[in-house]
Amino acid sequence: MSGTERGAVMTETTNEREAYDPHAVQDRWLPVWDRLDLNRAGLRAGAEKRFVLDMFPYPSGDLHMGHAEAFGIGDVVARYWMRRGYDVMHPIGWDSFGLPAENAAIARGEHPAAWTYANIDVQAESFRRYAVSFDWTRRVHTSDPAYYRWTQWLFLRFLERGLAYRKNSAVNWCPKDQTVLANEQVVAGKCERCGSEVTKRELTQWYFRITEYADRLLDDMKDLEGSWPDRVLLMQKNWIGRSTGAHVDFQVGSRKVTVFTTRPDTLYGATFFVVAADAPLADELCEPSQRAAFEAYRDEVRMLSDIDRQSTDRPKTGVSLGVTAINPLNGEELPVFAADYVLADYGTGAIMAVPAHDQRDLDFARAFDLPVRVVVDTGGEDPTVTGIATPGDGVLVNSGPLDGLTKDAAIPRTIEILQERGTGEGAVNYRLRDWLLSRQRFWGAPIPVVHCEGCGEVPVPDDQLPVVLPSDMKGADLQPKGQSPLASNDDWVNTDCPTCGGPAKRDTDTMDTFVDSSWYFLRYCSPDDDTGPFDPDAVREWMPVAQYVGGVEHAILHLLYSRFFTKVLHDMGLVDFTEPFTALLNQGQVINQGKAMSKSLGNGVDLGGQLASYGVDAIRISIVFAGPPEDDIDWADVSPSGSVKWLARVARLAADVGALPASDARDETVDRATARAIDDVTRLTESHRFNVSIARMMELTNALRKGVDGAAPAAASLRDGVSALATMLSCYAPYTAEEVWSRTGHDVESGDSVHASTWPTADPALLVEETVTCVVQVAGKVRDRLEVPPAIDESTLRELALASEAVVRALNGADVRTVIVRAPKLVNVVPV
RNA sequence: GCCCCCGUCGCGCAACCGGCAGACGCACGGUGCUCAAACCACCGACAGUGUGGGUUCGAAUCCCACCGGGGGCACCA
Repeated sequence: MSGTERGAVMTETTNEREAYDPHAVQDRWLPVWDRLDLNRAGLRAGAEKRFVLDMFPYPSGDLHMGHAEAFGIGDVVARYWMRRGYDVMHPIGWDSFGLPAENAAIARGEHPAAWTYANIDVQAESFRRYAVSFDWTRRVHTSDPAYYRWTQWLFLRFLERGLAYRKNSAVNWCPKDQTVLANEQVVAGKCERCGSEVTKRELTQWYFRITEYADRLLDDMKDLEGSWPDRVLLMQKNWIGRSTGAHVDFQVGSRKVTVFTTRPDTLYGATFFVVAADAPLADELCEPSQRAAFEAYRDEVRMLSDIDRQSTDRPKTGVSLGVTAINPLNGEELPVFAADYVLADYGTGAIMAVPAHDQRDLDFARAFDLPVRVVVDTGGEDPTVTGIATPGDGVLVNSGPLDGLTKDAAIPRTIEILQERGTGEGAVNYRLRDWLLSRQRFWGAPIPVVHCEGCGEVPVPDDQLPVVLPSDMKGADLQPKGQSPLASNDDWVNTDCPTCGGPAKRDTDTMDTFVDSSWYFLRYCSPDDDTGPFDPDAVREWMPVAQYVGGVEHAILHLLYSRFFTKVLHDMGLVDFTEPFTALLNQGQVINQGKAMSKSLGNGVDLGGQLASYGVDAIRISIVFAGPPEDDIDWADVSPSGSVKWLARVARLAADVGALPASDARDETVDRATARAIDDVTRLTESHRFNVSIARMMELTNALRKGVDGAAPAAASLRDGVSALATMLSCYAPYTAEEVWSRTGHDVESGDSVHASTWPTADPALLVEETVTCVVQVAGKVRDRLEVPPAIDESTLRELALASEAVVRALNGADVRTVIVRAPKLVNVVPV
């Protein structure tokens, strides 16, 4: 709105011109932007391409404060790079398969797609109004057949390479959701999603062989150091849990039992042998005489929840299996026990127990009165006496050929001996398990495999993809029954075997939604490609992602899986990089009154309400100004009205500067303030110090205000200052920035939008101060300040400082020992 | 239990390599504008950096210990 247009309505032209109504500003510019279509990727010929990615949302309802923060931050990065002239791809899509849609469908008697796509529409419109700089032409939804066709296609490639396989084993089962869970989805013994206590079930399930990539997932983390948060790397490292040691074969009766140990050097100190009570091995080794006792113990163990089992300070329990294991080095016979402190699914489920040097083994030995033999002299006190094991370094004793070696020398030596005898070898063991990917639920990508009595497991041929979910199942049809709802749909299940043409049944499980999200970033590069999951040329142009933005909650799951997928695709020759995300930014949470927002606490802050009260820009500014992006924001500490005030100040400033009579008048103070702000905001935005960037822009606003209100406002300097401010602000407060741009004479409707403007540059000459304040200290205390030229040389400055009256007074006649000169900022006179 | 991060005005946060503790905002006090207020503009006060020690000419910044807060891992052989 221009002052002259409305001037007739009110006599107070100035007030009207200065008015700032955030909602009016939004309504004014949003349709113009839609028309100008400013965020399309791939249109800047010759410009370097950059891919900015926000973790795509799950369509669970409308956007909330968490989305506002994450996407607000991602948008600053995307818009900043656009202003800097990069060809930026900033896409959006939806992780739209998953359980909530299914539960909603059951509750409402409809198909999951209805709820899913209705929510997506709501979120998409909210994103549009929130003014995120998405390229809307690249939308993907993982629940679209055009998308999951390629999820299935990728599954088949994994299958061909032996990276997808089916096996029967005890798996995590969520009794509430009626489905299996991956290890990564079990947190402290509970379902990550619904919090139910997870139980175990013996089932045949599909797995991805992620363990085959364990070393590379670990080793390649060195490429991410510095550009990923340390704690994410640490969490992945812990999760993969690589330990090096040896496999050692023990003879138990007629069979060979292998254990994994990280301390083969302590083999002579083994005094007993333990098998996980719930491992099949324990059952197989058990002597008839011990059978009753063993089974009673095992049943007891099975009754325990994982949580109880994992509490560290439980007394050790176990039962003898009535057999002995023969130590391959010294032929000693060790009693074999079943116990629950040994885990069935780590290592081989059996251990050699060295009580002197392992606390857990020592605890067990003391409970069962078993011998303790020290084989490493660590200088520590005797574990037999103290009850404290000595796991440290030292010299080997009581160990035959190993005596006298240090631990570090004894480990390879032991492995050598074992190898010579054919009873063991060096080994690496991981905590990481293969990724269980099948789910007994409906709303996911069907596993594209057919089971034929004659031919067995038959992959669905590529040209028959996608295997589409039936559209006629709704409401009660989807009720969880312990097997996939798809199993009860005969029309869907019964099919012809692609190999022999005979009757066959489709696999009724669907894929974990983490499979969908492990490659969505690739799909954005060529979202409509119907010849493959992605166009390798497009991927070469855009990938890897230059900046990924999302929450830490995905530190392990999504990020590890995506890294795995990328490495597999690299090995297949489909991509030429091995890490998908060059840089990662984990934004903090928005909390309220010290606690995470939750329905049960009733402390939720409604994003829609906040936007209605303060407008989009004020909320975006409030979020980034509240603190460093990775810190949590307590909404109780945030003042959105303060942000509105500043934005209104900026808008008013623009109107006042726009109304100045045109002139070439310049003001060095204003020019210097502008240059300094540009320099700082550039550096700060670059390093994600968004809160400080805003502070610098506020400072510039204050300086420009002074300039306008001064006796002789310098129109040219002020216009340049406001123009620079508008462009910088465009990354943070897109609507207000456009309003400012428009108020200073830009014809936005014709395409001269601030969002098409170029990031300002600071004149280096203006960054050099004419004089700097030099602090003069005596014995470290500030006694005087001198205004000196920045290029002053040390000896001149020293003379000036020593001549200072204040310094002479402070010295009070004392002799000077040294003078430290750091020209031009500081002189420290040190008296004797 | 082990590992990592963080403690700066009343609050949220700044301070490049060790060099004037305070940029910015909120809240607070005052002045102007106003019949009055809101808005707005201007001015202002307020901490010596969790505690104790050390290194240094000089420490919020580096080192050690402790206290407080947050996070990760946790019978992984």
